[in-house]
Amino acid sequence: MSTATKEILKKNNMSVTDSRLQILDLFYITEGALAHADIEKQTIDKMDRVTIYRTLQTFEEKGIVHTIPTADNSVKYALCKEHCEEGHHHDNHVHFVCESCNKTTCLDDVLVPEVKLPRGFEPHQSNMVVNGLCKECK
Amino acid sequence: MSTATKEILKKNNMSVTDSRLQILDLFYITEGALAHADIEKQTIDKMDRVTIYRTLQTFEEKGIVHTIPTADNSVKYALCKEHCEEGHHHDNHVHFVCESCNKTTCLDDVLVPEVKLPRGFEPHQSNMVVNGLCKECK
DNA sequence: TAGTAATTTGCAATATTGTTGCAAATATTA
DNA sequence: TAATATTTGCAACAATATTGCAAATTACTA
Repeated sequence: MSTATKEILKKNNMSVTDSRLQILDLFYITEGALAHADIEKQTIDKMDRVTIYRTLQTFEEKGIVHTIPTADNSVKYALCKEHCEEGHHHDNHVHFVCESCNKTTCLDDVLVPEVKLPRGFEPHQSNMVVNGLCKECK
Repeated sequence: MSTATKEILKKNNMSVTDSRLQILDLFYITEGALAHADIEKQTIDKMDRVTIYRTLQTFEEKGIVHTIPTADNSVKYALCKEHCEEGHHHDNHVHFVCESCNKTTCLDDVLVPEVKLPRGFEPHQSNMVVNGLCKECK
């Protein structure tokens, strides 16, 4: 696993460090999105909170993960599966948050539909989050 | 103005207090959504931060305002224009956040479109936020 | 309308979340 | 391997949010 994640870091011109490998691995072995707190808990060797913040920020800038705007206004991150590049995200898919287990899933195949806006509004980007029950919790 | 807002409080079985009238009035004279910080600034007599938190929470529970999940994960509140009841919100409209002036608008006439979810997901509620430029900022 | 009960407010303390500067540690480059 | 660049951890700080409790205010009732 670490071999693959190491490659990802190199491809993005990032220094390969333990913290980054550990966090990136965590994203790969986790179904669904991760919040800062999740990472803090699941990180084995104690890693500084600040390092996690900075790592997530860097990953986001590099197009490795994207943030998810959930209804409860907690910040979650998930791997970008598409061709996101540095500074240019293309994660225009719908996100699903389970009300029961709280797991957040990227519905990669469900694109955010376009909507007609009233006169005067110029749309740049749309986000859509659906809440409900996931397969396991029904 | 206060007469109308007073009626709203009474209709919802809430004690009529200065703080509540003041905050509710603020929602009525304000275009767009308000964040906690906005209220804290615009409140004339100094009102405790805690009171604002508690008032917003109560309003939300009573179906007077709803929260808006913005992409930057800041919490914003806006008046419910429809028939929201205690514990049951029906604010299924699209929200627009201006990237320039940061004003958040309820597009009451634009309903969140339905999307087909993959097998197994049971949707309960959808949220959609569009970012871009508003009339004034284009 | 006065007195009582119920609710709300403000204060203080505390928790949670996120940011910044800087020296030490680590990774990359030559 | 040495020199350079980057990252990490610590400490301090800032912003945001929550809780308990006594005092103040509001609603209720006789």
